[in-house]
Amino acid sequence: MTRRIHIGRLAQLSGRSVHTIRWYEARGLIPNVGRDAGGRRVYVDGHVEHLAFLEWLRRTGMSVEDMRAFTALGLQGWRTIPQREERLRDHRRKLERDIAMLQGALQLIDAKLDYFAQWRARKKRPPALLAMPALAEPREAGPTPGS
Amino acid sequence: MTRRIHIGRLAQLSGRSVHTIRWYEARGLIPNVGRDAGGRRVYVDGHVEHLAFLEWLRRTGMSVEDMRAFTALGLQGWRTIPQREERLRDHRRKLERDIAMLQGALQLIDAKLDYFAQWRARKKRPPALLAMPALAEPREAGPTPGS
DNA sequence: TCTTGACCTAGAGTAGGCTCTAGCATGTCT
DNA sequence: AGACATGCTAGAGCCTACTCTAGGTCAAGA
Repeated sequence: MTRRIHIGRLAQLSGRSVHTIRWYEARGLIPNVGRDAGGRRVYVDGHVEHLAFLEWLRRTGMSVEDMRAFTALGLQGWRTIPQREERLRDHRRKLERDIAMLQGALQLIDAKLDYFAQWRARKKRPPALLAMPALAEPREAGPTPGS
Repeated sequence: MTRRIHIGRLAQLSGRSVHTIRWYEARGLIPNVGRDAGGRRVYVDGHVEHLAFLEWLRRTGMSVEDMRAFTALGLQGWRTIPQREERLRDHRRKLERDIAMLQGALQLIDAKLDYFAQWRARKKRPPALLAMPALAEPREAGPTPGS
Protein backbone atom coordinates (compact mmCIF):
# COMPACT_ATOMS: atom_id res chain seq x y z
CA MET A 1 0.00 0.00 0.00
CA THR A 2 2.63 2.54 0.87
CA ARG A 3 3.02 3.50 -2.76
CA ARG A 4 5.93 5.75 -3.48
CA ILE A 5 4.28 8.85 -4.83
CA HIS A 6 6.25 11.47 -6.73
CA ILE A 7 5.39 15.15 -6.67
CA GLY A 8 3.56 15.23 -9.99
CA ARG A 9 1.28 12.43 -8.89
CA LEU A 10 0.67 14.08 -5.53
CA ALA A 11 -0.24 17.24 -7.40
CA GLN A 12 -2.90 15.31 -9.33
CA LEU A 13 -4.19 13.55 -6.26
CA SER A 14 -4.39 16.67 -4.14
CA GLY A 15 -5.50 19.12 -6.76
CA ARG A 16 -2.69 21.60 -6.13
CA SER A 17 0.20 22.43 -8.42
CA VAL A 18 3.67 20.98 -8.11
CA HIS A 19 4.92 24.49 -7.34
CA THR A 20 2.43 24.89 -4.56
CA ILE A 21 3.34 21.57 -2.99
CA ARG A 22 7.01 22.51 -2.87
CA TRP A 23 6.07 25.89 -1.49
CA TYR A 24 3.90 24.25 1.18
CA GLU A 25 6.81 22.07 2.15
CA ALA A 26 9.11 25.07 2.42
CA ARG A 27 6.49 26.66 4.70
CA GLY A 28 6.47 23.60 6.93
CA LEU A 29 3.06 22.32 5.91
CA ILE A 30 4.23 18.91 4.75
CA PRO A 31 6.04 16.69 7.26
CA ASN A 32 8.42 13.80 6.66
CA VAL A 33 9.03 14.12 2.97
CA GLY A 34 11.41 11.40 1.77
CA ARG A 35 13.82 11.51 -1.15
CA ASP A 36 14.79 8.82 -3.62
CA ALA A 37 18.30 8.06 -4.85
CA GLY A 38 18.07 10.85 -7.40
CA GLY A 39 17.04 13.44 -4.82
CA ARG A 40 13.38 13.50 -5.83
CA ARG A 41 10.69 13.87 -3.22
CA VAL A 42 8.83 10.72 -2.28
CA TYR A 43 5.40 10.83 -0.65
CA VAL A 44 3.10 8.18 0.77
CA ASP A 45 -0.68 7.90 1.13
CA GLY A 46 -0.58 9.71 4.44
CA HIS A 47 0.57 12.79 2.59
CA VAL A 48 -2.47 12.73 0.34
CA GLU A 49 -4.62 12.53 3.44
CA HIS A 50 -2.74 15.33 5.15
CA LEU A 51 -3.08 17.62 2.13
CA ALA A 52 -6.79 16.87 1.90
CA PHE A 53 -7.20 17.89 5.51
CA LEU A 54 -5.14 21.06 5.01
CA GLU A 55 -7.33 21.87 2.04
CA TRP A 56 -10.37 21.96 4.29
CA LEU A 57 -8.60 24.10 6.82
CA ARG A 58 -7.40 26.47 4.11
CA ARG A 59 -10.79 26.78 2.44
CA THR A 60 -12.34 27.59 5.74
CA GLY A 61 -9.91 30.42 6.29
CA MET A 62 -7.04 29.03 8.31
CA SER A 63 -3.79 30.84 7.58
CA VAL A 64 -0.70 29.09 6.30
CA GLU A 65 1.01 29.98 9.56
CA ASP A 66 -1.69 28.25 11.61
CA MET A 67 -1.59 25.22 9.38
CA ARG A 68 2.18 25.15 9.84
CA ALA A 69 1.83 25.25 13.61
CA PHE A 70 -0.75 22.46 13.52
CA THR A 71 1.48 20.34 11.30
CA ALA A 72 4.49 21.00 13.51
CA LEU A 73 2.56 19.72 16.53
CA GLY A 74 1.74 16.55 14.62
CA LEU A 75 5.43 16.01 14.05
CA GLN A 76 6.01 15.90 17.78
CA GLY A 77 3.80 12.88 18.33
CA TRP A 78 1.04 11.96 20.72
CA ARG A 79 2.19 14.31 23.45
CA THR A 80 0.79 17.26 21.48
CA ILE A 81 -2.67 15.82 21.00
CA PRO A 82 -4.21 18.17 23.58
CA GLN A 83 -2.75 21.20 21.82
CA ARG A 84 -3.95 19.96 18.46
CA GLU A 85 -7.42 19.37 19.86
CA GLU A 86 -7.45 22.88 21.23
CA ARG A 87 -6.45 24.41 17.92
CA LEU A 88 -9.12 22.45 16.12
CA ARG A 89 -11.70 23.53 18.63
CA ASP A 90 -10.63 27.15 18.16
CA HIS A 91 -11.01 26.79 14.44
CA ARG A 92 -14.36 25.11 14.95
CA ARG A 93 -15.59 28.10 16.94
CA LYS A 94 -14.44 30.44 14.20
CA LEU A 95 -16.39 28.41 11.66
CA GLU A 96 -19.50 28.69 13.78
CA ARG A 97 -19.09 32.45 13.94
CA ASP A 98 -18.53 32.52 10.17
CA ILE A 99 -21.67 30.50 9.55
CA ALA A 100 -23.68 32.86 11.74
CA MET A 101 -22.23 35.81 9.89
CA LEU A 102 -23.06 34.33 6.50
CA GLN A 103 -26.59 33.65 7.67
CA GLY A 104 -26.89 37.26 8.75
CA ALA A 105 -25.71 38.28 5.30
CA LEU A 106 -28.35 36.06 3.70
CA GLN A 107 -31.01 37.93 5.65
CA LEU A 108 -29.60 41.26 4.66
CA ILE A 109 -29.48 40.28 1.02
CA ASP A 110 -33.06 39.11 1.22
CA ALA A 111 -34.02 42.46 2.73
CA LYS A 112 -32.23 44.22 -0.09
CA LEU A 113 -33.95 42.03 -2.66
CA ASP A 114 -37.29 42.93 -1.07
CA TYR A 115 -36.30 46.54 -1.29
CA PHE A 116 -35.62 46.20 -5.00
CA ALA A 117 -38.88 44.31 -5.51
CA GLN A 118 -40.81 47.12 -3.84
CA TRP A 119 -38.96 49.69 -5.87
CA ARG A 120 -39.92 47.88 -9.04
CA ALA A 121 -43.53 47.47 -7.90
CA ARG A 122 -44.15 51.00 -6.69
CA LYS A 123 -41.90 52.55 -9.29
CA LYS A 124 -40.36 54.70 -6.63
CA ARG A 125 -37.47 54.17 -4.26
CA PRO A 126 -38.58 52.82 -0.86
CA PRO A 127 -37.25 54.35 2.39
CA ALA A 128 -33.68 53.43 3.35
CA LEU A 129 -32.82 49.90 4.39
CA LEU A 130 -30.78 50.86 7.42
CA ALA A 131 -34.01 51.49 9.30
CA MET A 132 -34.34 47.71 9.28
CA PRO A 133 -33.37 45.54 12.23
CA ALA A 134 -31.05 42.81 10.92
CA LEU A 135 -28.50 45.25 9.52
CA ALA A 136 -26.71 46.88 12.40
CA GLU A 137 -23.02 46.02 12.66
CA PRO A 138 -21.28 43.53 10.41
CA ARG A 139 -18.91 42.71 13.30
CA GLU A 140 -17.22 39.36 13.72
CA ALA A 141 -15.06 37.08 11.65
CA GLY A 142 -15.13 36.24 7.98
CA PRO A 143 -14.05 33.21 5.93
CA THR A 144 -11.43 33.26 3.19
CA PRO A 145 -11.04 33.41 -0.58
CA GLY A 146 -12.07 30.22 -2.26
CA SER A 147 -9.88 29.11 -5.14
CA MET B 1 -31.03 65.18 8.17
CA THR B 2 -28.66 65.33 5.23
CA ARG B 3 -25.76 66.17 7.50
CA ARG B 4 -22.61 67.10 5.70
CA ILE B 5 -20.16 64.43 6.78
CA HIS B 6 -16.42 64.82 6.30
CA ILE B 7 -14.12 61.91 5.64
CA GLY B 8 -12.83 61.57 9.20
CA ARG B 9 -16.36 61.29 10.51
CA LEU B 10 -17.32 58.77 7.83
CA ALA B 11 -14.28 56.75 8.85
CA GLN B 12 -15.58 56.64 12.42
CA LEU B 13 -19.11 55.83 11.37
CA SER B 14 -18.14 53.11 8.94
CA GLY B 15 -15.26 51.59 10.83
CA ARG B 16 -12.77 51.89 8.00
CA SER B 17 -9.74 54.16 7.81
CA VAL B 18 -9.67 57.49 6.02
CA HIS B 19 -7.09 55.98 3.67
CA THR B 20 -9.31 53.06 2.85
CA ILE B 21 -12.29 55.28 2.12
CA ARG B 22 -10.30 57.34 -0.37
CA TRP B 23 -8.98 54.13 -1.88
CA TYR B 24 -12.53 52.75 -2.17
CA GLU B 25 -13.59 55.91 -3.93
CA ALA B 26 -10.69 55.63 -6.36
CA ARG B 27 -11.83 52.06 -7.04
CA GLY B 28 -15.34 53.22 -7.81
CA LEU B 29 -16.97 51.85 -4.67
CA ILE B 30 -18.34 55.16 -3.47
CA PRO B 31 -20.70 57.07 -5.75
CA ASN B 32 -21.57 60.74 -5.83
CA VAL B 33 -19.00 62.14 -3.48
CA GLY B 34 -19.39 65.91 -3.13
CA ARG B 35 -16.73 68.50 -2.37
CA ASP B 36 -16.91 71.64 -0.24
CA ALA B 37 -15.43 75.01 -1.14
CA GLY B 38 -12.04 73.91 0.13
CA GLY B 39 -12.00 70.77 -2.00
CA ARG B 40 -12.76 68.43 0.89
CA ARG B 41 -15.00 65.41 0.33
CA VAL B 42 -18.54 65.74 1.64
CA TYR B 43 -20.68 62.69 2.37
CA VAL B 44 -24.30 62.22 3.40
CA ASP B 45 -26.12 59.54 5.42
CA GLY B 46 -26.67 57.47 2.32
CA HIS B 47 -22.93 56.96 2.12
CA VAL B 48 -22.83 55.50 5.62
CA GLU B 49 -25.55 53.10 4.57
CA HIS B 50 -23.79 52.21 1.36
CA LEU B 51 -20.52 51.49 3.16
CA ALA B 52 -22.32 49.34 5.71
CA PHE B 53 -23.81 47.30 2.91
CA LEU B 54 -20.45 46.98 1.14
CA GLU B 55 -18.97 45.81 4.41
CA TRP B 56 -21.33 42.87 4.47
CA LEU B 57 -20.57 42.03 0.87
CA ARG B 58 -16.85 42.28 1.51
CA ARG B 59 -16.91 40.16 4.65
CA THR B 60 -18.80 37.52 2.81
CA GLY B 61 -16.15 37.34 0.14
CA MET B 62 -17.24 39.66 -2.64
CA SER B 63 -14.28 41.12 -4.51
CA VAL B 64 -13.66 44.84 -4.82
CA GLU B 65 -14.23 44.49 -8.54
CA ASP B 66 -17.69 42.98 -8.02
CA MET B 67 -18.57 45.63 -5.47
CA ARG B 68 -17.50 48.26 -7.99
CA ALA B 69 -19.72 46.75 -10.66
CA PHE B 70 -22.66 46.66 -8.26
CA THR B 71 -22.09 50.25 -7.24
CA ALA B 72 -21.76 51.32 -10.86
CA LEU B 73 -25.15 49.79 -11.65
CA GLY B 74 -26.66 51.76 -8.78
CA LEU B 75 -25.34 54.92 -10.34
CA GLN B 76 -27.36 54.25 -13.47
CA GLY B 77 -30.70 54.35 -11.70
CA TRP B 78 -33.80 52.17 -11.62
CA ARG B 79 -33.20 50.71 -15.05
CA THR B 80 -30.45 48.49 -13.64
CA ILE B 81 -32.51 47.03 -10.83
CA PRO B 82 -32.87 43.67 -12.58
CA GLN B 83 -29.10 43.37 -13.00
CA ARG B 84 -28.53 44.34 -9.40
CA GLU B 85 -31.05 41.76 -8.26
CA GLU B 86 -29.30 39.15 -10.34
CA ARG B 87 -25.92 39.96 -8.88
CA LEU B 88 -27.30 39.79 -5.37
CA ARG B 89 -28.93 36.48 -6.11
CA ASP B 90 -25.63 35.18 -7.46
CA HIS B 91 -23.90 36.27 -4.31
CA ARG B 92 -26.65 34.73 -2.24
CA ARG B 93 -26.11 31.39 -3.95
CA LYS B 94 -22.40 31.62 -3.25
CA LEU B 95 -23.14 32.23 0.43
CA GLU B 96 -25.32 29.16 0.54
CA ARG B 97 -22.54 27.10 -0.95
CA ASP B 98 -20.11 28.60 1.54
CA ILE B 99 -22.38 27.77 4.45
CA ALA B 100 -22.70 24.19 3.22
CA MET B 101 -18.94 23.98 2.89
CA LEU B 102 -18.37 25.33 6.39
CA GLN B 103 -20.85 22.83 7.74
CA GLY B 104 -18.97 20.04 5.99
CA ALA B 105 -15.81 21.33 7.61
CA LEU B 106 -17.47 21.27 11.02
CA GLN B 107 -18.25 17.60 10.52
CA LEU B 108 -14.73 16.86 9.42
CA ILE B 109 -13.28 18.64 12.40
CA ASP B 110 -15.60 16.70 14.67
CA ALA B 111 -14.42 13.48 13.04
CA LYS B 112 -10.83 14.55 13.59
CA LEU B 113 -11.56 15.40 17.21
CA ASP B 114 -13.08 11.94 17.64
CA TYR B 115 -9.97 10.51 16.12
CA PHE B 116 -7.82 12.32 18.66
CA ALA B 117 -10.11 11.27 21.49
CA GLN B 118 -9.75 7.63 20.46
CA TRP B 119 -6.02 8.00 20.13
CA ARG B 120 -5.85 9.36 23.64
CA ALA B 121 -8.14 6.64 24.98
CA ARG B 122 -6.52 3.65 23.30
CA LYS B 123 -3.06 5.10 23.49
CA LYS B 124 -2.46 4.12 19.92
CA ARG B 125 -3.15 5.84 16.64
CA PRO B 126 -6.53 4.86 15.13
CA PRO B 127 -6.81 3.92 11.44
CA ALA B 128 -6.72 6.79 8.95
CA LEU B 129 -9.54 9.27 8.76
CA LEU B 130 -9.85 9.27 5.00
CA ALA B 131 -11.66 5.95 5.23
CA MET B 132 -14.52 8.01 6.63
CA PRO B 133 -17.45 9.14 4.50
CA ALA B 134 -17.88 12.89 5.05
CA LEU B 135 -14.37 13.73 3.87
CA ALA B 136 -14.16 13.17 0.14
CA GLU B 137 -13.53 16.30 -1.91
CA PRO B 138 -13.31 19.77 -0.45
CA ARG B 139 -14.69 21.12 -3.72
CA GLU B 140 -16.69 24.33 -4.02
CA ALA B 141 -16.30 27.90 -2.97
CA GLY B 142 -14.90 29.48 0.16
CA PRO B 143 -15.52 32.73 2.05
CA THR B 144 -12.90 35.42 2.56
CA PRO B 145 -10.46 36.80 5.11
CA GLY B 146 -12.19 38.54 7.98
CA SER B 147 -10.49 41.66 9.21
C1' DT C 1 -1.40 86.23 13.12
C1' DC C 2 0.13 81.78 14.38
C1' DT C 3 -0.62 77.11 15.29
C1' DT C 4 -2.91 72.88 15.07
C1' DG C 5 -5.66 69.46 13.13
C1' DA C 6 -8.21 67.66 9.40
C1' DC C 7 -7.82 67.25 4.39
C1' DC C 8 -5.75 66.81 -0.19
C1' DT C 9 -3.00 64.12 -4.16
C1' DA C 10 0.27 60.94 -5.95
C1' DG C 11 2.54 57.23 -5.31
C1' DA C 12 5.26 53.76 -2.65
C1' DG C 13 5.16 49.83 0.50
C1' DT C 14 3.14 45.63 2.80
C1' DA C 15 1.20 40.93 3.74
C1' DG C 16 -0.61 36.72 2.37
C1' DG C 17 -0.64 33.14 -0.75
C1' DC C 18 0.66 31.55 -4.33
C1' DT C 19 2.83 31.14 -9.39
C1' DC C 20 6.39 31.14 -12.56
C1' DT C 21 11.28 31.40 -14.55
C1' DA C 22 15.98 29.98 -15.23
C1' DG C 23 19.28 26.75 -15.40
C1' DC C 24 20.44 22.23 -14.36
C1' DA C 25 19.97 16.94 -13.08
C1' DT C 26 17.80 12.56 -13.59
C1' DG C 27 15.08 8.73 -15.60
C1' DT C 28 12.66 6.31 -19.18
C1' DC C 29 11.58 5.04 -23.77
C1' DT C 30 13.10 3.76 -28.33
C1' DA D 1 22.83 6.98 -27.31
C1' DG D 2 19.46 10.65 -27.89
C1' DA D 3 15.11 12.78 -26.90
C1' DC D 4 11.72 14.17 -23.80
C1' DA D 5 9.36 14.10 -19.45
C1' DT D 6 9.81 14.96 -14.80
C1' DG D 7 12.26 16.64 -10.97
C1' DC D 8 15.44 20.00 -8.33
C1' DT D 9 16.87 24.76 -6.24
C1' DA D 10 16.90 29.63 -5.79
C1' DG D 11 14.70 33.37 -6.42
C1' DA D 12 11.70 36.73 -8.93
C1' DG D 13 6.98 38.14 -9.95
C1' DC D 14 1.97 38.65 -9.32
C1' DC D 15 -2.62 39.69 -7.39
C1' DT D 16 -5.68 41.50 -3.92
C1' DA D 17 -6.70 44.65 -0.67
C1' DC D 18 -5.19 47.58 1.77
C1' DT D 19 -1.86 50.93 4.50
C1' DC D 20 1.28 54.47 4.83
C1' DT D 21 4.47 58.46 3.39
C1' DA D 22 5.64 62.88 1.55
C1' DG D 23 4.67 67.27 0.73
C1' DG D 24 1.25 70.60 0.55
C1' DT D 25 -3.65 73.25 1.50
C1' DC D 26 -7.34 75.07 4.42
C1' DA D 27 -10.00 76.58 8.43
C1' DA D 28 -10.95 77.57 13.08
C1' DG D 29 -9.34 78.66 17.78
C1' DA D 30 -5.90 81.27 21.07
